[in-house]
This record gives sequence, structure tokens and C-alpha cells, in this order.
Amino acid sequence: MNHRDPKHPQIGQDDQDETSFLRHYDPGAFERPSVTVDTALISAVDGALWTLLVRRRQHPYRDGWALPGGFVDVTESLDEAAERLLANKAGVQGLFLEQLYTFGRPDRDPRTRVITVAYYALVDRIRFAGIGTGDSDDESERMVARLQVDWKGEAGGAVAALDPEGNPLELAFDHADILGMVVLRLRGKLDYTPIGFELLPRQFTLHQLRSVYETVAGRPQNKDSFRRRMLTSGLLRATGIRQQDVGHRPAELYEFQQLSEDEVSSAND
Amino acid sequence: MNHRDPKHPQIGQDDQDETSFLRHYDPGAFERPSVTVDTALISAVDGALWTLLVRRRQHPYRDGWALPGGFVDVTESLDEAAERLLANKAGVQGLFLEQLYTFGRPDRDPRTRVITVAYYALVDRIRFAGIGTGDSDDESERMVARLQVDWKGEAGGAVAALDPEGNPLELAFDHADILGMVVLRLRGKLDYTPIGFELLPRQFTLHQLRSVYETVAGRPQNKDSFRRRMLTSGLLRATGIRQQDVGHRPAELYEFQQLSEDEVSSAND
DNA sequence: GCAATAGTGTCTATCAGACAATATAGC
DNA sequence: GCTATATTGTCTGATAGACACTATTGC
Repeated sequence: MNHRDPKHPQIGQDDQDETSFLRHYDPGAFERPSVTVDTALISAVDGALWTLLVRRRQHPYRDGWALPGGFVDVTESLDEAAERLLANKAGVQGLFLEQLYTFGRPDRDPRTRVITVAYYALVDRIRFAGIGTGDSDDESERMVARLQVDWKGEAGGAVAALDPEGNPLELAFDHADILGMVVLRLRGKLDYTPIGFELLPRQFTLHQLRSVYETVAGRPQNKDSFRRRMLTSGLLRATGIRQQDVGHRPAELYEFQQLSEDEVSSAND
Repeated sequence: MNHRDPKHPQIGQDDQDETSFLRHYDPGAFERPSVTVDTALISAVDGALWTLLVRRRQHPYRDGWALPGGFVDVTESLDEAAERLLANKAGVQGLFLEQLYTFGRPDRDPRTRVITVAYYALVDRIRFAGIGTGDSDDESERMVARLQVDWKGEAGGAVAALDPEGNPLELAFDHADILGMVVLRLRGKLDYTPIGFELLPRQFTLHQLRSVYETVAGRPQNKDSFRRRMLTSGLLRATGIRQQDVGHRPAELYEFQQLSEDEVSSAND
């Protein structure tokens, strides 16, 4: 924070007194980047990951598709900005929402320097279906898009987005990179945190849970050991309720439940 | 990116033409946050994690200690800013350097809204010793500080910094939170990425490697299985060289080497 | 009964932890 | 030889993958 760059004279070395410093501060007097928040709202449907995109109505990338986002208000935290923008643009609140990474290539926006703090949010496919068909507060056009993850041996990199018919969409800015990092993050956290449950409704079968894991991980999960792992993890609570009208033996429904350490150890009897 | 907030009129909905838009853009005309980069330079010495701090010479937190950092230049990327500031303040280049998290509480800096993109860098204890005693380009006072991680059962949270005599240091802003997140990140990546090697000189013994792992993880690592895991990982290359003057059977020195998949499989013979 | 999936029990390979035994340096 | 640590080999318990078998629904 000690900086002598003449472009930033207001926060310099020579101020002797705090109140005097604050009195002389002029926030508009030197060049600053803009800061935005962009959020990838992710769901898992039909064995693929999906996200919500907003049609751009101005340059650059006019008529292209972007992650819902916007400027950070000077009075709100980054988390609050992400919450607010997701509520405005997607009409959802209270989702799992976590900061992903900050993208700041100087040329990522041709207008001016824009640094974006990327977030991702997770939602179950039932709520996601409602979001995809609703309207934004600002009436901007929305679309759900399927993520096309074709990484070779070495994982990582940009991820394309396809419309429901399978046609590629033009993604604005570096949003394909953001989506790629979302997939990497999800895969990395899948086995060590309960993010899989955030993609499912409150009650679900073990089969549905495994399907979500396979969708996120991008590879099949062994059926037997997956069942064992989940049942002994202490993260599930059996409801005693079973599926209805499935044409085969109905599976039991489970709920996500974070147990205490005591309960975990006694659950392993 | 669709935003109607009147505080951001320059990037609005109604521009019909890109060049016209760019011509009318005025970057200084509305309220923007400042963006800084702060980097925690981390090393592992004597069974503890250490970092480099810079003495603040102005308000707020005058005479307190801060992570080396500074403003992001409008023409450079975030990674470049972190590289540049680390070179200026610590005189080191070419280290492992990775973005950590972006901290943006509106009140984290009383002067104005400052959003900081936190990075962490890793360095072996030999180079770190040189950095701690050197001088910054801007002649600001530097100190190496030991991280005191006392997390109870639930891990996470702020981490205190102690001077070499063990006295607590006053950390500026939310830098104790940044250091806490660094420790969390290191622990999370330790078993899945080769970050442990970044904390060691080019050649090292398995004992030294295990010591680094124990320092980062904050708990002992089983000696036998650690040796086995490392030797079968394909990440190590035996040099044939042995320690000198150690008063006991000298251990072999290894180097870090990322092998191809073929080499990994044949290394398991 | 048939089809389809849920759920249980068991065997095996792999790997971590524990521990014993041997090797090699300085003194 | 003595001390200290390196290095190797072996045994055991926990867990994942594989597979056989039973259970329960709609039709």
C-alpha cells in the first residue's frame, strides 16, 4: 500500500494526519478501473451443466450473451453486489453463492479498464427451470445455455455455451474463461465439500445424487462405492419416504444434513 | 453488464454505435472504487509459516504492518501488478504466484472504497532469508513475520503475525483475514498440487519435504506412507547425491520433476 | 411373470499406518 | 563400537471396485 506512482497522489506517503488526509481526498481525480461482478448461475440438468445468460443490448459484443452482472456499488460488499445482481437479473435469492476468481486483463473490455470479480451460484434444476423462462427486472432477454466441456487430457480452459437446440452462442468478454474456471472449481470441490447437494432439491434419491456428481465430474462414478461413501459420510438423512410411480422398485428419498462429529461417528455403526 | 444505475451512465443501454460510445466515455466522471493488489509472500522456516510485511508510513494503520501491495496500473493485468509490486517491495521475481481471493468490504479502508485482489507467492527458506534482510526499492521498512495459526476444531479465520521474537504485530486492514485464507488455500492444495516443492530449494531430502508438508498442514505426516507416496508419485527425481556432514547416515537428495503419464507408470516398477 | 432399478453381501486389490530390521554417516 | 537417521520389507486394517444376489415396484 506504499505507492509513489504519480497517478495516485491522494494515497501517498507524506500525509501527517489522518483527518487532514481524508479531507483532501478526491476520489474522481485520477484514473481508476471499473469493477463489476459477474455471476455464473449453474444447474445440472439431463446430464449436463447449464447456466443463465443475458443478451447484451449495447457494444461491445452487442447481441452477444453474457453472464448476469453489473457494477459494484460503492456502498456494498462484493458478496452483496453478487446477491443483488442475481436477484435483479435472475429473480433468485438465498442460493449457494461463492466468489470464484477476479479477471482483470487490461483489454478484456474495449471501453475502459474493467476488472470483474466472478462468482458462481448453484441452484437445483426445478428452480432453474423457473428462472430460465422468467423475465429480468430490466426486461433483458435471457437464455439457459448448456456448457460444452471438451477438455482433452489436460483439464482446464474456456468452455463454450450452447443454446437448448445445441447451437453455439457468442459469449461476451472473457465469459467463456469464467465458465471454464467454474467447472474446474466445481470439480475440485465436489469430493471435499457438499456442493453436490446445492444442485438438488431438498429430497432426492441416491441415484439422482450420483447423477449430479457424474455431471459435475464429467465421468462415471462407481455405483457401489458411491452409495457406500454417501451413506457413511454422515451428510445424508433418510426420510423413510420413497419415490412414487417410477415403474420399478422405488428408491428411498434422502435429505442433506450436516451432522456433528459425534453423530458422524455413531452413524458408522 | 446491463446496468441502469444513474451513477454509471457512461456504460448504459442506449448507445447505438460502438465508436460513438467510446468517444463519449469519460472515465473520471463517476464514482469508482480503487483496486489494489496485495501479495502474501510465504515461506516455511523452522516448522512455521512466515510472511514478509511492510511498515506503513501513513494513515490509516500508520506504523502498522501490511502485506506488500499497491495500486493496479490501468495498463497492466492483475498478475502483472502482483509481479511488479513483489519485485519492487521484495526484490524477487519468478516465484510461484497465484491469485487468492478478492476482498471488498466497503469499510475495509477508511479513506475510500478500496477493493484488493490478494495473491500469494511461495519461496524457499534460503531465498526468503535474503529477502527479509534486504531493502525495498522505496526504502520502506520490512520484516519477516511468523504466522500463528490457532484454529480450533473448525479451521479458518484470521491469522496473527508475530515478529521473530514472538511479539504480535498490528496488521493493517483485513490482512489477517488474507493470511488466514492463504493458509487455508495452501492446506487445500497441498495434497493435490506440487506447491510443497515451491517452498524448498532445488535439491532436498525426503525429510525436508515432509517437514514442509507438516508445516503447511499443521499436523504430523506419517513418515512411512509419506515416503512411499512421494516416491511413487512420479514427482521426484533422485539425484544420486547425498547429504554432507550430518552426523548420521546421509539422506539422498531429490529434485522436483513433473513426469509425463508414461514415465509415472513406468516409475512404479 | 417380466422389466427395471434399488439395495445387500462378499471378495479382492490397493493403500495408509505400524513396526521390525538393516544401512551408513560422524564421532 | 555408539548414536542418529535413512532406507527397506512386512504385516494389518480401511476402503474402492467388481460382482453376485435379493427386493420391490409398474405393467
